[in-house]
Amino acid sequence: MDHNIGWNLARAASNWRHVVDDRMATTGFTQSKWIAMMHLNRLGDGCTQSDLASTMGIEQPSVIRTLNQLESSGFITRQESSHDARRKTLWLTDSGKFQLVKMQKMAEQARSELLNGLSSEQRHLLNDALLKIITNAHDLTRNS
Amino acid sequence: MDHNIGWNLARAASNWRHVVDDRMATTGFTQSKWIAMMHLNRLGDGCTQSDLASTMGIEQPSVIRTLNQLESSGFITRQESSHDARRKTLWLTDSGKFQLVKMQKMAEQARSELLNGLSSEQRHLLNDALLKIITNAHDLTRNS
DNA sequence: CTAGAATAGCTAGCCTGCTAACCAAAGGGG
DNA sequence: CCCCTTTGGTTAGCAGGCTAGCTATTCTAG
Repeated sequence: MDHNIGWNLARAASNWRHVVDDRMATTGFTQSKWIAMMHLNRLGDGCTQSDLASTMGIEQPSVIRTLNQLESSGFITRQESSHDARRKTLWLTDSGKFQLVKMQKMAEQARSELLNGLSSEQRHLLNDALLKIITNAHDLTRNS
Repeated sequence: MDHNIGWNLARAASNWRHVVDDRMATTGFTQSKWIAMMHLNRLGDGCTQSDLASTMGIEQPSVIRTLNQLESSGFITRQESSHDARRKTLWLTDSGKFQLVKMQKMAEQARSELLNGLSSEQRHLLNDALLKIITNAHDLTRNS
């Protein structure tokens, strides 16, 4: 049923988020926080806030609030860039890195359980279809 | 890459929503409003607010705010149930039905474009995988 | 019949996405 | 050199999800 795909897509994403959120709640991290932490880790120390917003696929103002909370909790620090006074670079603290390891294990476990029952090939096909939708959406919004 | 499926799922759902939202914006309806309208239409006249919340997959307080806006805009009306004083039944107005037709066409067109390039079989496999994730998530949250 | 549980709607307030609008700094063409 | 655009960060405030907790009504077990 084509007319349910959009709906099922929204539900699957929402449910996935909910499952992971529930588990992360034991660490005190909300989804926006642990996702930001993981992307920070992947980008590496010293990235900028707009780099982070871009790879997270959200807008700068959305990421700033999260970074403020992470900074005041002592999981990251901000430093002004030496060669561009507009930029601030982001750094994970030791405390942040420690938390990150726990969260990565949790996310890995949740992913495994959520994909339970799907063969390796089914996972590939799912991922390909999702990527196709993402590029379709991207093309549609660029032209508007 | 298994570890990107969750991420791509979230992005695909978010992008899909964004594309449809942009088009619906010309009618003045936000996503929460047009989705509520379509579900109301499917449930038929006289359904209750908790029926609607249930089929929309969201909680009652989330749907109430949307219904307040739809009611004050004149697209739906609420009536108290005659045989259960707790319930309120929901009814689409003529104006609401008129808008609904336009929105259904828009959603249909957007869906067609977002799924462009995916074969009928790929769409079926995608839908099956999404349903599997939804039931997995459901099982995981029920047991917690 | 009556007390407690369940159900329907609602309010308050949190979380995190967004846009609009602003400032400061950097860059580029004349 | 200077103006104008672009870029990075920020604040303010809206949108729509959520939970907690309230009231009123209905159902149910004793």
